[in-house]
Amino acid sequence: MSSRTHAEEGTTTLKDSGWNRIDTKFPINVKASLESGQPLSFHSTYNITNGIARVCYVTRNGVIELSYREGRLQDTLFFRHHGKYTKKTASEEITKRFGLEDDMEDIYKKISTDKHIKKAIDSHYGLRVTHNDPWETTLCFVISQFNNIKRIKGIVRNLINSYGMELESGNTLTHIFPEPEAIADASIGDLVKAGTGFRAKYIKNVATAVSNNFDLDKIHGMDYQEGKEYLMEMEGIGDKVADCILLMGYKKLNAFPIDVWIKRSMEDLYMKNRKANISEIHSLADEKWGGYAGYAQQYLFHHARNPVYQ
DNA sequence: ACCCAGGCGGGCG
DNA sequence: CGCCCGCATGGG
Repeated sequence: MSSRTHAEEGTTTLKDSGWNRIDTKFPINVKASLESGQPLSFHSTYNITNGIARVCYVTRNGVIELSYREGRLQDTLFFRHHGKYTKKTASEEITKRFGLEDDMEDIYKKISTDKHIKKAIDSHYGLRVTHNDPWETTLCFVISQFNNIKRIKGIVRNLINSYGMELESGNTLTHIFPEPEAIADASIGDLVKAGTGFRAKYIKNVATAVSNNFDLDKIHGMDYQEGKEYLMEMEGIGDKVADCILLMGYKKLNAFPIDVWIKRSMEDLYMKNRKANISEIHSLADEKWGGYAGYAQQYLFHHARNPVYQ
């Protein structure tokens, strides 16, 4: 009921845009970029038919479809857009979202400090840190706490379907990513029904803050430390979630989110004692990888979860 | 049945 | 401060 209000108002109908092409500066591993627990994968679908991969993701502005030849690395992507996009803005959205302007040569050179991370890079070469919308990223990572990736996707999908504005394209109907106001207007009970559990109060609190006085845009102009302190003023956002938002919502590449996987990896690979606190790990990451620590983190995280034995 | 998941805030020492 | 605990929920 109240959960339907925002979803139904402002339904729009938009025409198919046809396929367009983007050539990447450096080869990208789209699959690894999508499957490494980044916000984009929480609101996208992925499938392969006859050697052609198809990705479909929703944003606050519409829907983007990608198509490309299946394989480890891609040099060319094809896209279609639906909703409030033009060919130009959709192309810009994809370029930014997938980090197509990232100087991978420089990044690999700077983070290849030892055999462990070299192996992670080798195993998942072409993986990008994605650059997502700050609000999308904030909502996704508040949901992520003490949760697993499969269930995070389910919860995000439920919130999109319940609170995201409807978008018609041909005879298919979908919802775009919900605005903070739509989530703020939901009751705690409705948010629990979407599967959010004990996080419902944090989600409501953060959505309310963002739709009132809390200005996510200000963080673009802040440095890492300022942005982190500002984000952590909100109840429901702690050290790890703040780092995730700064890394994947603002592309502050020195952010180094420490979750259970990264903590274990860092302890196993670089700290003989196997028992380190969070601040020790932050210092070590900063010392080893500095401004690109976030890239190192993403490779270590994905490799810890998807080890490749040669 | 038991354990774990891209953690957080509150409370205690 | 740093550490420890409970927390909802669903899948392995």
